[in-house]
Amino acid sequence: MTKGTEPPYLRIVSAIRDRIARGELRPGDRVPSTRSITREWGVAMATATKALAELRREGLVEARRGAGTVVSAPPQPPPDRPAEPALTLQRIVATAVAAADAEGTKAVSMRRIAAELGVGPMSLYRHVASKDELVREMMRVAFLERPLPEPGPPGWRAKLELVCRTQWELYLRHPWLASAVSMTRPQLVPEAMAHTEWTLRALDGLGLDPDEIAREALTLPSMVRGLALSRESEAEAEEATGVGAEQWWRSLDDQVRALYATGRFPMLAGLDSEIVDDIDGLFEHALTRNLDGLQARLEHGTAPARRP
Amino acid sequence: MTKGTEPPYLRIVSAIRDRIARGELRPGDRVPSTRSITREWGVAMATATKALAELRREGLVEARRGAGTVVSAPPQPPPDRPAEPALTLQRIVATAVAAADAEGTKAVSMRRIAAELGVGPMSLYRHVASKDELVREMMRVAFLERPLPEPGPPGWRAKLELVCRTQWELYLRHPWLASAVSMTRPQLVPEAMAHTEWTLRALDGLGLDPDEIAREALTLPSMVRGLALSRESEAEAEEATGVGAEQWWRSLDDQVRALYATGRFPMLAGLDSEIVDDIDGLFEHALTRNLDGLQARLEHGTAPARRP
DNA sequence: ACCTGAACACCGTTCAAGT
DNA sequence: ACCTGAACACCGTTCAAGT
Repeated sequence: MTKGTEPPYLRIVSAIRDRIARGELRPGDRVPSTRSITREWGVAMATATKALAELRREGLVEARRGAGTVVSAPPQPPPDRPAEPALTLQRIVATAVAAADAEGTKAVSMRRIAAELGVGPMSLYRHVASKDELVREMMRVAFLERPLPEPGPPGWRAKLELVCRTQWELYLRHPWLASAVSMTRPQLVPEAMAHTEWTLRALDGLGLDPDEIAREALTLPSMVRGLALSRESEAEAEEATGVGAEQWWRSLDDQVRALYATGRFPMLAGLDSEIVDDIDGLFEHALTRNLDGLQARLEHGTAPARRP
Repeated sequence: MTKGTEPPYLRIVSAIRDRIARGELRPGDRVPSTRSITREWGVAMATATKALAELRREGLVEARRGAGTVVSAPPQPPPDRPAEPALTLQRIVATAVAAADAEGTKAVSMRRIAAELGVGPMSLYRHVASKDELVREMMRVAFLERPLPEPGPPGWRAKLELVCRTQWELYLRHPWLASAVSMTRPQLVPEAMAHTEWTLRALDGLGLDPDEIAREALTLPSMVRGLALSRESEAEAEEATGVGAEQWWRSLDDQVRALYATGRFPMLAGLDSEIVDDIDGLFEHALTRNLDGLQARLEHGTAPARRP
């Protein structure tokens, strides 16, 4: 029997654990949210959050982006699959990509990936010289997912839109990729170099001199990345505080409201949050501006007259 | 007397240590580079690198960006300054900013900053709730360094150029700032919000609808940041491998050359490295493209006709 | 009550011991 | 020789013991 002094959050933990054990909650099912825990057990938000955190720590449940907290799949039954497949670079990288996709960059640690593969941390180093190299390999497989077509659509504008949108989609699909790219010397990832090469080719023969072509090809992807990074930080913040921590967002809201109330930011306060959150809309806006700028440059042979 | 089995790099370490002790090399003086060590002692590059790394580890010398490796200032003599000034948020943040400016983001750890201030790691938490909050405070003081003028120069173009260039300079001056900004929810740094507010105001009254104004104001700084981040990673890479590790760059060069030799990247191979390295040139290019795009939008009332 | 050292639960990687 | 566990030198932060 449980002692009377058992902390309340542990009571909730065992209750939910029981539901899972009895099969009331099956793998993939949503576990009660923090909000509904506060109602069901009459506890504070902090207690509910702590209970879910404990279940997560035990591996019984996991936060799934956009779907709340769900029951985890039970650990692989080893009898079924007779021998572990050999440890290969491919398997390591795939495991790392899956972890990063689901939980962000900070989920990729040598020790964690090794544990997930059932080997000691040092075994990874037979296939990869360092964590940096692992990240580089992750980038390679990501870029390989969406090869650029050859020769691509006709016209420079369609071509540039295509590379940029391809990169944008890669960044959205892999919320760790943008920061990985900006932390790595591109020269070390041939698949990223291929994008630059493709872009340089798209800009060739338009009458721009080589310097301008180079600057264009280096500048455009950096804009895409910049925007993708803003999105990544949002996602990481959500992940870090756990899906159920509405509390945290509430307090953030309060802070922001307080700041707006000072009257220092009248324009910001009037901003439509739908526009701010429409990240694809922001991307298309930025892309249009850049390509319109280039188009003006191509039409006038020089920048349009300054008329402030 | 030293044993005959003493590793060669330690011989070099003691030699340089002696020169410092005798006052031949004074604080701020440049210590021999790896290159000149290989010549002077007739050792391999790896040995020279290791020797400098050891001296760095001992705190006798430090890598100074662009100036090679120099002799460190001796530790503060405590008798001179009678009592440590009280630990304040200001002192903590200033120490953190200095560390990050000199050695990049990863130099900022709670434990390191605490040690530098001569207190236990936990003492910082009396002034700051978490490392994230410390970073946020660092951002605040950085942004405060360059306040935006009121009302600013006449004309939207001059105004937008001013905010962008101001941010750009801040990013160059503080090579940790761009990644900090992209990792933080901007709503938590009032000084960053002030920049957005200023930008929104610069775009007001030009006949753009509020949605477009919002997108413009959010999109432009993200482009600046994207470019700044590319530069940061360069700087970090240089820092990480130590100023003297020409060896590493050489091997990188070799890899790149090998890749180019495959013929997969003819355009990239022809790129002028002066253009690639001229980061300010890239920035001005991107800024021009964006503002030209906006200008075209303002002049035509809509995007210029597509003519691919 | 205020302050902070010990401890916990992590890192990436070196090194040397095991086979 | 190949492989990898133990160990090192770090992290940020919780917790409880000290004042």
